[in-house]
Amino acid sequence: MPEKRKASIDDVARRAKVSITTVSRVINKVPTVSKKNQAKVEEAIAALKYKPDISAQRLARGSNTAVGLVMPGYPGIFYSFYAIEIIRGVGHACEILKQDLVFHITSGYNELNTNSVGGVIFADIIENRKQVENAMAFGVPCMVINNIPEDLAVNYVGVNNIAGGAMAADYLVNLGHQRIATITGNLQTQAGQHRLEGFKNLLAKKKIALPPEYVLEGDYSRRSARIAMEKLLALPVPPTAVFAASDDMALEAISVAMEKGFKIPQTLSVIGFDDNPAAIFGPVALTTIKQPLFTMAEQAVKTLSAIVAGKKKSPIHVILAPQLIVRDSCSSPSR
Amino acid sequence: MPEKRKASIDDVARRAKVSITTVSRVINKVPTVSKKNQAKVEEAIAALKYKPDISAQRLARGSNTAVGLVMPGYPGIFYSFYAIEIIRGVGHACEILKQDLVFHITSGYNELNTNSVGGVIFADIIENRKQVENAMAFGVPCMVINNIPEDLAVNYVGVNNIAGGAMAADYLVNLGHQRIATITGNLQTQAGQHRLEGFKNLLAKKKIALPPEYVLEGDYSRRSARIAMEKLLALPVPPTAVFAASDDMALEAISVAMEKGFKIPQTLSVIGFDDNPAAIFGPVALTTIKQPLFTMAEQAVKTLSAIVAGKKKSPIHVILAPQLIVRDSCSSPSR
DNA sequence: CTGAAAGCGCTAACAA
DNA sequence: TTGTTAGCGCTTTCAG
Repeated sequence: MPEKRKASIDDVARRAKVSITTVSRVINKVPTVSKKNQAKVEEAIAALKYKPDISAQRLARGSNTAVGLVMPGYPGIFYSFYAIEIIRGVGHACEILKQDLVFHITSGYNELNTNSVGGVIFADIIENRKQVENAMAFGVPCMVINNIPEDLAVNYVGVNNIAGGAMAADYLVNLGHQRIATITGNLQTQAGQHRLEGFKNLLAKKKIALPPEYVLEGDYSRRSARIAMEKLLALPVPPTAVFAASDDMALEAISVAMEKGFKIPQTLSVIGFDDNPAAIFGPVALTTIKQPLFTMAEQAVKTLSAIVAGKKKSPIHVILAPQLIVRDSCSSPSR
Repeated sequence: MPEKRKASIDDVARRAKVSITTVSRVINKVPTVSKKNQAKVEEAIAALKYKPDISAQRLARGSNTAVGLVMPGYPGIFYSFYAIEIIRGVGHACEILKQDLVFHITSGYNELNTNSVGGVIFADIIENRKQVENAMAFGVPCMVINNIPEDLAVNYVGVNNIAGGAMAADYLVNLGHQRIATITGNLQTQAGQHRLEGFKNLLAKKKIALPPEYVLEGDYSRRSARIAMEKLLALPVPPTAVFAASDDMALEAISVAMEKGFKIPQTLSVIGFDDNPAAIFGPVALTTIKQPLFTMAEQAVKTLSAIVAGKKKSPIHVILAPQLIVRDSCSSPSR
């Protein structure tokens, strides 16, 4: 309760009877400090509960190592497994690297203050490409996740969603399905587009027809999946398999199908995308395409830090491969 | 790509041919600047794309207005509606107040650097009471959400979970149920404990028996609800109504029950807690106890800001009331 | 209404 | 190994 001013570096120096430089050295773990002084300083720091002032450090150092994370603010994003994994992954990596994480939810076009961070991670870019460009023009290292902006010399770590979509389709086709539908992700996102693209490509290659009513646009949310699924199952010729662009949607699709009396996978196969652990339990373990979201986020932070620290040079591009995880929600079509 | 140094205040001053003080004044909207200079400075700022350096401002001002948000790091928290709403609410409020949000996931007892923020919001305190105490001892304004720490003179905004639990039980009892079970929240959390407490109290008051096998401990996750529900429905005398301490759990409970052939609400009533919008769609609209999470988070930020700015005095205590939302998942028991 | 100058707390040459 | 001394970019008295 005492309104005592926080201890500053010279309080510590005075108590330890050394210069502030020495204190600064022990804070920054510069090795050239005698054991004796080291001990004295540490004692003083502990006694005074001293913590260096980050703003002052930044100012003096002329650099900033905090990581900015900007999340697109479109409705529903926070209810997606995707967003949560990214936040968790980035948060976790920052905790470990002892870096501050400054969080921005970008609702529209508000400028982001790149001044409070050393680098920024964009969790996908949807309508905010301008922000990325601005930040880059400003000399702030940027890293974009889950989006492969080919016409922008920016660092990114992404997943090969085209391959992922194709992988899902391929698996279903090999199982013998001919009537395969898809509930897409938000088609504003590159991931959504790419998964659909890969899916379509593969069906075309295998010469399997894809009637337009078999392509329903979702937005990754359970709700959109429910709506899509109801349409799909009401079709005169319903599909025997469906590829949902997220596990959340796949799970909801399964619920809807079961409510309508379908048996999974006997009368309907469902494959998802994500590898959401929640999809392992439930009535039937979900077959899905795994994308390493958490890893992607962690890697984004580490790479960005390395760049900010000057240990790596931009642009760094990483594209991770998705992976088929076979569980129990798909089988060959009954006939 | 030009590695040009960012423009600083005296670049602006030089270009506008005024002193840096004047520039500082227009940045801070001090009214005593002539229209003419004002315009010149603004022109220069725009031309140079100047943005004030936040660290320097903080240092000079001797204060920091960023808001810290610390989330307990226990497994699963990120998959809860609760966490997401808090993040959204806090994020949203910070966006509006133009305050930086620095985000901490506290995994265990790591100290948090209260130096980079002006105040910190604890999204519940579970095992990290020490952190709160430290921050307070350090003179950093704190605000705890969703927890009413009676032995700590800290600011908080919470929900009356005891009343909420009682409300759910009361509704079920009034409907005529005699065999009422509950799937609790994580009992490490105060919210989990309180909801259970309110629930038990009310049943006791109404003289309705609550056998121990009707109390299953969950952790707010869908998975824990599935496990609990399976046990519940396998009982020789299963309940006719279930109170789940979160909507996610209630939804999963409904799924499990439907898989086992129950009809909701005809043969089993289920009531949740949260008012998660996802629970409106699905096979049956969920009756629930609403808690204003988003509002709570927003209010926490606003109040904290006011305290940091010296406009309000600690401690401020807010307890919001939960509210019964009747939809379709409960009815009188059939007999 | 405007500007000069003194720091804010810390780091980083540069000397010693 | 240690200390001295400039700043880092900005705010804020305090005189003009």
